[in-house]
Amino acid sequence: MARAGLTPERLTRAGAELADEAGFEQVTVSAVARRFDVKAASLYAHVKSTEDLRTRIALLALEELADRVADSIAGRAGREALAAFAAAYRDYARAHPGRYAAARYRLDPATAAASAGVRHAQMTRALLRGYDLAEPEQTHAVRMLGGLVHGFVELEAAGGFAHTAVDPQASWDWTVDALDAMLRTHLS
Amino acid sequence: MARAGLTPERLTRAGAELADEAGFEQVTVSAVARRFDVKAASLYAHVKSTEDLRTRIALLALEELADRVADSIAGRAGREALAAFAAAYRDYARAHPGRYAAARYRLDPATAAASAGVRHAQMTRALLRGYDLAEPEQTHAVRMLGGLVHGFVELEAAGGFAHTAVDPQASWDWTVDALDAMLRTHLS
DNA sequence: CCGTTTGCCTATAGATCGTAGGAAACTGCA
DNA sequence: TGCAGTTTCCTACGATCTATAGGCAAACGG
Repeated sequence: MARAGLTPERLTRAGAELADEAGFEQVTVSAVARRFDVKAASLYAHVKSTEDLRTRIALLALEELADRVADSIAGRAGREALAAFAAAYRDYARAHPGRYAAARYRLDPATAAASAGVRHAQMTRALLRGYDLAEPEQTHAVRMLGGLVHGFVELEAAGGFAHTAVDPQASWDWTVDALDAMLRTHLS
Repeated sequence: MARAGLTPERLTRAGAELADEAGFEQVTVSAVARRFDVKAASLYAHVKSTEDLRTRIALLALEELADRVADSIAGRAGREALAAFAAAYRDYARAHPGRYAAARYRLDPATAAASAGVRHAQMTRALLRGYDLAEPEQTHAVRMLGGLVHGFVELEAAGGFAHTAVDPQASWDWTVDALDAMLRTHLS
């Protein structure tokens, strides 16, 4: 019986691929075991449970996404940075829907605090420094920006824009534009 | 063996309650059967499958939510209508997190077209008529508004705002304010 | 080359979904 | 009242999944 070479990392990557192909909720120990042509029980030596597996995928996705966002905003400022920031999230969600869903997986507070989620928050704040908002307005803006990007991306992914013929990309550009204008002028 | 009086409607309502208490993903045929102190197999005379059950809950939630939104914007216009519209979604999500999640359940296109989801789209458009935007800007604004409200609500529900001491309500008010200002001024 | 460790196996228990067919409880009509 | 006919819930079942326990063989180290 040749060994399949299972490791937590390989299982996590395989799970992430499966998530992108079939949806994050389809990621189970059994399904990943099938990918390796191995019995499900064998995986329990490497991951504790299905929840553990999903958590690892979530952490991977948060990390990948943070890396992409960091790349996209490096060297940019203001409106250009905002557009690049938003595009990084949207592009990732479109290229890797399962991983994007994984990144929204509910983590327990300790795990979340040690995750790349922290970098996301930091980058969002860094981006908004270009619009010099004082506290608590900066926090308001962080929440609004996070909600807007996530909400738009999710509605688009869920097919919520399919009923109207208007190009989603145009709506996205308009939204980023509007947001930039709003942040520059609305300094209440 | 006294009859439990199962009907699709009662199962749907019980499922909705269960969703609010334990999360939408916990809603299964077995779990609802336990609520009625009945064997799981008995439910299959009333609902076709777990997916059918969840779809019914989603339709119920969309309906309830549309009713609330309709109530909240009736007789209001402009900024006031916008605030009431947004509050209706947020309040519903906070009072009924499981049903709100159900309202986001992916429906097949035919079911979605016959659902109260259509009313949501119509009401969003009606709301934005107060800001006289031409097409395609109105569609852009519909998508932005939908994404913003949903994204904010979801991030809040997921506990994403717990790290900062700023009151979420204040962020919400600020966001609605900013959105109103943006829609009034950004008439590109 | 042999002992130890590691990796994947089989076996098992419990839970879930969904189907099939049976029996008890209602219904309505004589 | 009595008795079909229908409805409602049941038991029984097979399939799939989670998770644990213990076995056997491959890889590795001396």
